[in-house]
Amino acid sequence: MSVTNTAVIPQVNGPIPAGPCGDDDCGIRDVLDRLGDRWTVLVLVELSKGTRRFRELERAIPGISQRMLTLTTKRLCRDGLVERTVYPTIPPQTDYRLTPMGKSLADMVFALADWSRDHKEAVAAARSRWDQEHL
Amino acid sequence: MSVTNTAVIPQVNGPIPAGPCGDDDCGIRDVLDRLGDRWTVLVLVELSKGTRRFRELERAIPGISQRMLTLTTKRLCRDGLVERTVYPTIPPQTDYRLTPMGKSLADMVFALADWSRDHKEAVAAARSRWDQEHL
DNA sequence: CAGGATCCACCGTGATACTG
DNA sequence: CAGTATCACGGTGGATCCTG
Repeated sequence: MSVTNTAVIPQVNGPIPAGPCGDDDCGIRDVLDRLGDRWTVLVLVELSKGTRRFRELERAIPGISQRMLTLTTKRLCRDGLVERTVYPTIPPQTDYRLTPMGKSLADMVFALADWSRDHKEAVAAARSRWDQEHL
Repeated sequence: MSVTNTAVIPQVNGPIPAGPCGDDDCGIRDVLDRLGDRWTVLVLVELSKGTRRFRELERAIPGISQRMLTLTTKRLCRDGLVERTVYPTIPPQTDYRLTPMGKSLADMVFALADWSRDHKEAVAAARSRWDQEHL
């Protein structure tokens, strides 16, 4: 769906041939293609705490590279989930903050995080049991 | 976290250095590393409709290869989200069905799908606006 | 400080062939 | 039918250097 803007931002995964959920596209992949990469949720979580500058995000998210932070924020901006405010000062300053839609997505992420916490031990247990049986 | 079972199932993404969400690991990546790949959610959605055989899953999910279906179901089994029942008949038959924990994760996925539907147009609009401005 | 541009390594995925 | 095994490709992300 949507003509890919090959020129500007490197895209993530390609489309899935046909939709599941019966026979219509329930569009779940749209969200997960956005959330599924390595950094998007982390940026989302950090921005849910408030407005952040580029450097602040970089420090708040250990391990992220400048390149990936740029790409991630840019994709979020493109999708209308994050707003960018540039102050043409010297040195330059750029503020990032969630749009209302971005906040609502962040809420979904927190719900997922809750699920993750609630089932962390159960998953770990099942996993070690499986590893035990399949060694 | 968790010693990777290098021998059996190819793993997905590696771990993130340190946790965000303040300074403790909120574990959100655990879920998204599972959901973030190309096929897991589709299998989850299909199995949420009921018990399915291997071939049935393959047909229900257009575009998936045998290899990826095997890998995906195996990972889901390992994590205790899916149960596998093998009938040693000829030809063989294998049933897959969600565990209670798997069902609860599927519910999360449906919540995400709802969000996706609700904001699909807004995202598309923001995207085309962005593409317009950055051509 | 806030990026842009390039090169490169890894691994998730697809295609194909084979097995019990 | 329900997998396993092997090979090859493409994209994501990391590292590094450069700019305004």
